[in-house]
Amino acid sequence: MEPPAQSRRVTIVDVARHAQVSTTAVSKVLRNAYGASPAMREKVQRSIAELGYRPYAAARGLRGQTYTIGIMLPDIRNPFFPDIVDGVTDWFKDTDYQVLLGPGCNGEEAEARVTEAMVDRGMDGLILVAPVSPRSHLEHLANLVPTVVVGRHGHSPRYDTVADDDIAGAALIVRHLADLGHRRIAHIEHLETDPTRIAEMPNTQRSEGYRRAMRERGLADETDIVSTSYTQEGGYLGAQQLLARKRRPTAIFAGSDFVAMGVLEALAEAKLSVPEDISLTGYDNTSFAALRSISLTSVDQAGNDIGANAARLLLDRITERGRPTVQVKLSPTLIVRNSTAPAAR
Amino acid sequence: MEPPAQSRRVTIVDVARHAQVSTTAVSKVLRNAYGASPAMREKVQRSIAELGYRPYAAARGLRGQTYTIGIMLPDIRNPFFPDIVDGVTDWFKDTDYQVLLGPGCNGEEAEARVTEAMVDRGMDGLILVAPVSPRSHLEHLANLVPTVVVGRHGHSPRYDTVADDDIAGAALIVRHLADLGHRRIAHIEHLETDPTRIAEMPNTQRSEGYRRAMRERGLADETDIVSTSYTQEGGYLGAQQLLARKRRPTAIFAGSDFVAMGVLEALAEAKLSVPEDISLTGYDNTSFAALRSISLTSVDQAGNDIGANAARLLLDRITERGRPTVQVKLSPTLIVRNSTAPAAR
DNA sequence: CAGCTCGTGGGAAACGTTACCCATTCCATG
DNA sequence: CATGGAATGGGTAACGTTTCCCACGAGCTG
Repeated sequence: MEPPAQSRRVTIVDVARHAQVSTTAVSKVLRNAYGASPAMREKVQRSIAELGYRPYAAARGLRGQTYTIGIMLPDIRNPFFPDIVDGVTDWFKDTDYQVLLGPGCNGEEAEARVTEAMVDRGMDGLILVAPVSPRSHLEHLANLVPTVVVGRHGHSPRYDTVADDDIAGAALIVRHLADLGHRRIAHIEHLETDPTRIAEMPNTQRSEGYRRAMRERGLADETDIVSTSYTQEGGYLGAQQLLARKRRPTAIFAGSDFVAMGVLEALAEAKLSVPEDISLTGYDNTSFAALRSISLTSVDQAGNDIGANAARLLLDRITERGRPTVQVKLSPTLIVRNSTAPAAR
Repeated sequence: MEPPAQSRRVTIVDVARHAQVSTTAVSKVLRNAYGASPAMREKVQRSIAELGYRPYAAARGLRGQTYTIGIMLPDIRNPFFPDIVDGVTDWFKDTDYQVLLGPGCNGEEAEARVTEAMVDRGMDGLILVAPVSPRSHLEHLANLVPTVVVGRHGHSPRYDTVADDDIAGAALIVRHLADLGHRRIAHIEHLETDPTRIAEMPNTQRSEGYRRAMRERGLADETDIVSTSYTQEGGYLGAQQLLARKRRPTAIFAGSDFVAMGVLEALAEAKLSVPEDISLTGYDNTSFAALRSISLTSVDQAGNDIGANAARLLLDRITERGRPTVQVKLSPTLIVRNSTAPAAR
């Protein structure tokens, strides 16, 4: 019943012996490096297959690459992030790289722990999704290892960025609601206090986009923002505040789908129905929004494209570390569902 | 504008020089190993802090441990899995271990790719959540590296398992519905065809539990199972089949919350309301179920406990590889919400 | 005081892979 | 036929850490 004495891993040396060549030769074949004849390649490949050899990443790491890419996600629960991850993994699918995710990165401290751990493990590249760390830490990381920052505006000479145009996204919503005849359109935002990153966060961009679009439509006086947080709880509390106004809004633009879920709850408690009494929109087009019984108008960020772009930029930077940084900005699209309707006369 | 010449990492040699001791000594301090006086410990610790030294996991891996735990998740989108992950990461929080997730493991082939990659990276332990690979592959893996399998029944002399009692969970549902006066209780299951794993999968356990509980309540003749899949689509199609019956069920036990979402859709199309016309239950108690506008009666699996148990067993096995394997079975609880109501007379 | 043991510290050889550089062969060129 | 260069293959020293051992001295025991 004892497990068989754990057999030693097949190494490059075993392959070399089996194929009757040097370890150098095997290494060259593995990396498609220059200096190996087709005949030798063939011979080595056969030995590799026969022995079932697999390169040991830890050993490779000691000499350079580990062929591992790390993705830091602030929260696996947010259904928007898997799309990004899929975009990244798809891109790396046919390469030797393996993508690994760091879990539980809520908050600056946890974020630092995970990213440090990734550096310690010799990862070849990092994709940081919506990080909350200060810029200085991001740049520190980017100095150590090729890095792409996703979902955060602003640019750095150290890392590439990929983000969706949140200003445009907010405008899509406001225009849609205004076109339906709404004037009192309120917004629930995520309160951002940290001055070092305030301008870079998507949430502040969304509220800025809201403000601009309201102005553009001549609704500047109707601008009404409640600051809570991008959580269900935040939506619930925000909606309660809005419903307590003397002049209630006729439409609410929640900063994220999560927030909209909380708003729905508050509205249900107040016996108000959507969209008859109040129109509601979310942001991120998560799977919640698509549920038929919720059917929330939302903004789609094309998570797959975001991920794919991040992966592309990262691979570029791994190949050519010195190249100037790039900022990719993607355009969101509006998904109209049943939670928005013309304003009551 | 050029990044500063990438500074070399601080190594154990630098620390040794700075503290005026040997590298061996530093290594001992790092691992709390025997053979270092308190005085030396103190001296080395100070140097480590001063230089900001961090051990390089890749190099450690070459000689033994990498202090990395891999979790394989079949699908990040399933809101049930994050609870498990949280349970695991919480357990490892105060240790030197770092948990990393493998993404995109849908299907046997992808699963094998990810697990192989984890082995190649010298991970110290693996937690496989609801794997679909055949037992032989799981045992092969477990031979290479300590492994815990989560959410799959049956036991092996090679790996530990943690699972929720799905038979008991299904019984909770059936009893709840029967107590409400329902007799025609139908079940939508995930069709399992692979004979090698059929008895081990949670889905088959759930339908078995359903059958038994129906018998127990004297409702054997009302047993009505539709086989589709554990997806929203599967729920939609399954519900359509059930609604086409001559004698429609008065309650539907969907095998997972996802399935229930699809059922809701089909019911809405058929202009049937929940729970007035039909009672509906899910399984897994995902965040969907808790949404107020859905409010689905479901079974909670205590994902955190599952994760914590898996972590504990894994750490045990890393410390003592030879010990006999353990099977942990946890008890689910019923969460009653508004989607179930007494059967119409 | 000889012979042990115990506590403390270090030397050096791994671990598996890659990168640098050199050696050999072969062929084309003058 | 001598020379040069390209093509091919290999020797070997790293990379950063751990582990096995050995050395040294102090404090015991008989």
